[in-house]
Amino acid sequence: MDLPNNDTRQRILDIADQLFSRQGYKSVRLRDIADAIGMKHASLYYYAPGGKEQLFAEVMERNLLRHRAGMEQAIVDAGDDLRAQMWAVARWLMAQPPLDLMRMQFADMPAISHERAAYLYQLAWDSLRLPLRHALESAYGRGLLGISDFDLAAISFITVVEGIHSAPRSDGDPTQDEVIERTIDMLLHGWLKR
Amino acid sequence: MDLPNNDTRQRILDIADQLFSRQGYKSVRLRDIADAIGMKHASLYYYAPGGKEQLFAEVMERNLLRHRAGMEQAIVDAGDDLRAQMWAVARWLMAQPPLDLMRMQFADMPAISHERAAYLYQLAWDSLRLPLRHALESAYGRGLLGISDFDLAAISFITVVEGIHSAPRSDGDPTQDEVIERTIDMLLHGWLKR
DNA sequence: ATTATCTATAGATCTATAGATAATGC
DNA sequence: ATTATCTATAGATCTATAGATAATGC
Repeated sequence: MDLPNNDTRQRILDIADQLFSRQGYKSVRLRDIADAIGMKHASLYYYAPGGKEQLFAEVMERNLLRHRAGMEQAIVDAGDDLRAQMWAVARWLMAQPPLDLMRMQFADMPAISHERAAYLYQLAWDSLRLPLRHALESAYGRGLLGISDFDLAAISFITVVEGIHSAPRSDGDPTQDEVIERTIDMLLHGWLKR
Repeated sequence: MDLPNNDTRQRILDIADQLFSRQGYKSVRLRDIADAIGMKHASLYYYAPGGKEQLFAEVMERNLLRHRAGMEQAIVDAGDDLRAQMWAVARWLMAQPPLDLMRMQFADMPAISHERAAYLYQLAWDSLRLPLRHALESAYGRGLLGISDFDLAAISFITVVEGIHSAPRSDGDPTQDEVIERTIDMLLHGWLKR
């Protein structure tokens, strides 16, 4: 009685990822996932016998590991230039379902088992922090940076870029790429005139 | 049959504010609010006959109007210096229950009536954006700034400062005030060496 | 015989309402 | 008589399980 590991299961994980990442644990009902697949919600238990909490934990772990790998790869592909690396990370993040660290900590984590919560939150913190942190350490080594708190900088960047997901967009507004560009410039050069 | 507007009602609104702001609409049960007050949850309907959604809307409106007024006052009290204004806003925010714009948009707003959602989200955006935006416009007028997208800068600042609420704090870590200071320096001067 | 679904329903939880009760104020 | 609670419960919703059914593979 192994878990089926086929196409349907992957589709379920993908949809669950999009819904859980965007809305959080409590806001997503198993029905929402099943509806999006075109299934009755009871059928989800065939692919996820552990139920909602186990599905959430599995999906979020996969999501976070993907974030770490995706950002690391984006940085490698971007070459040695910090600006290009930030650009690549931002573009990669914007192609993912939005992640909300604050909601994870204050809403999702208290709703699941303490053990799972501790593991997931640490994983989130590391996965989102370390790729850019390493890029920043490297840039610092090349003498480019005036800051030294790389964790703060890395998490701030992720947070601000994720926030672009939720900015209201009306007609005259800049495109998403323009917002990314301005965000990067703002962080690299600062608010004060040089 | 008017709404009672006494001490108990204010205590309910205050507790509801803390819980809803931090955890969002779906994660907070009426029971959580009642328990925190020391009441049976059915008794909440005496003070909030409109039920959960109306209570949420009322509480969040109050919260956002307070944010606008609190930040504007903090800026006035800080005088003309932009750095001092940022510091005052950050300190004020850290004394409030954490707010999460992304969660509001992607989880809370879809769970309430469209009309209430549209009003509340616009109010959130304006309340959080405008106080700092005006401070930045003024600093720009004094020739201090190298940026011109004040909305982006204002919202980025709010987002990053709110994020400090959820940063894991262990023993050797910097204090919250130190994190605020580094955040302000980082945004004012930028990552790159000057 | 196994795999992948479905229908039906139990059980838990949450919001909301009805109606009783005790304390207070005229 | 009004105010501020409580208990009890209805009704809705959500997770989870049981068992039936149809299709596929030996």
